[in-house]
Amino acid sequence: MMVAVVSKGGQGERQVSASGVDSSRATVLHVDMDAFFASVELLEHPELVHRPVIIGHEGGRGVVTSANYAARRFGVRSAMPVARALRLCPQAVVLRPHHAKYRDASQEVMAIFRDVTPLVEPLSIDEAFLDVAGAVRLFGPPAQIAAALRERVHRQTGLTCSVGAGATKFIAKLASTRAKPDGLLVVPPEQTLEFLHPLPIDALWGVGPSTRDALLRRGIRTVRDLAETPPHVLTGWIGAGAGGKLHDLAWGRDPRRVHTGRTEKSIGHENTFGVDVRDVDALRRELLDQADRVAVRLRQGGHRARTVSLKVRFADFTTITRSHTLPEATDLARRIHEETTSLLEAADLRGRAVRLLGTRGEQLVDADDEVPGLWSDDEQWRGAETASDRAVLRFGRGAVQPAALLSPRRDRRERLADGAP
DNA sequence: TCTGGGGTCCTAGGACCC
DNA sequence: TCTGGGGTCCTAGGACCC
Repeated sequence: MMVAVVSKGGQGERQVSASGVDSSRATVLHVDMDAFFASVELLEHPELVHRPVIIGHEGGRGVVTSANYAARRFGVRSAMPVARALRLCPQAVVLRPHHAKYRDASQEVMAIFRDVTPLVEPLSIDEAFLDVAGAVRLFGPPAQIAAALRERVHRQTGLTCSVGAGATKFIAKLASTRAKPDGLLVVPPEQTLEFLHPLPIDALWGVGPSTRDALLRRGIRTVRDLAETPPHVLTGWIGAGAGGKLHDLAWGRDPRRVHTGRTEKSIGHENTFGVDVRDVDALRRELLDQADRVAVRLRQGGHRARTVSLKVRFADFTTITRSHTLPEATDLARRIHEETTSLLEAADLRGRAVRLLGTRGEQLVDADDEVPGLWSDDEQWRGAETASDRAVLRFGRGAVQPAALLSPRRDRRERLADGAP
């Protein structure tokens, strides 16, 4: 292979391929922490480092949220039921997760990334894209930046990470996956297709079990097969959106830039009961607790939700969602609970056993918007200083109608309920 | 010992408006 | 009175990711 693999594996950096790779144009890095939750826990349990370690809840319905590589050697994987993981690896140590600890560790490594470049786009708690094009003059070519980054993360936090470098986000992400654990893989732009085409289709971002099976049924096994399938044929199989996108990816085309400042689009909380629940009062109590958690997080983030949604999973794992868009965005637990309980009632459970309940606030708007979201694209509206300025803009001076101002989108049924003509 | 919890994005139909 | 078409919003479901 002509791409450069530099891997660390505990014995210092070694160059696996010495082909003098030019990384200068592989300016997108994808950094992925190795077995993140397990690694953070092991910092406090050094005696367990060489033993199989699983993070998750033992007993009941828990799944593996993270496993170290000693456990993965036994076939243990994320999202696998803990019970099954323990059958594969009975000697594994199971530790319960501590999310606050992982958030702290995440902030520490993200801060290190931002020391390298301000163009950091966190993807999740344990991975991020970095655009290092502007850092090259200061710190050298991307391969050198990535090696220094890996070294610093390890020195400062005791954690290891893997880094992929490529011309696009997608290639960088694939490369980091192939570099794991504790490695670095650079894919120079001119070698993108050579790297990409032999891979199985489910290596592509967005190809999960369902799309994979649909493609396998038609004899598409590798990225090369996908690339050689005409786009219109592909879209006939898997839909216009996915088909076009996958065909582009199969040719290494990915126009997405690294951008900072992603905004949250929804905030939710859900819970799987230890034992399925039929008692409606117990379901309502759970929804109250969830409404409270969601409301607190909305307020902490300075958001309000325009839409409240309820998720119900039954004992047979069928899942329904019900949602309602409010006349006014809210960050109040009482309001959210009102909505979820009435959605629950309308869903007509007929005494079915419920396995999971979830509450989510969607269509988030800034809490300080007077009329959330309605005129967000209107420059004049944005320019208005006060609520009364906005009322004048909306309704004309002297014609302010407080009820209408607060809920201009309410449907007729609700206005009638308020006594409107 | 069947299948967590946090999300994002896409599709598709109907309502509604112009 | 034979019925278009585009745009947006709302809702439900599903695929996918970590």
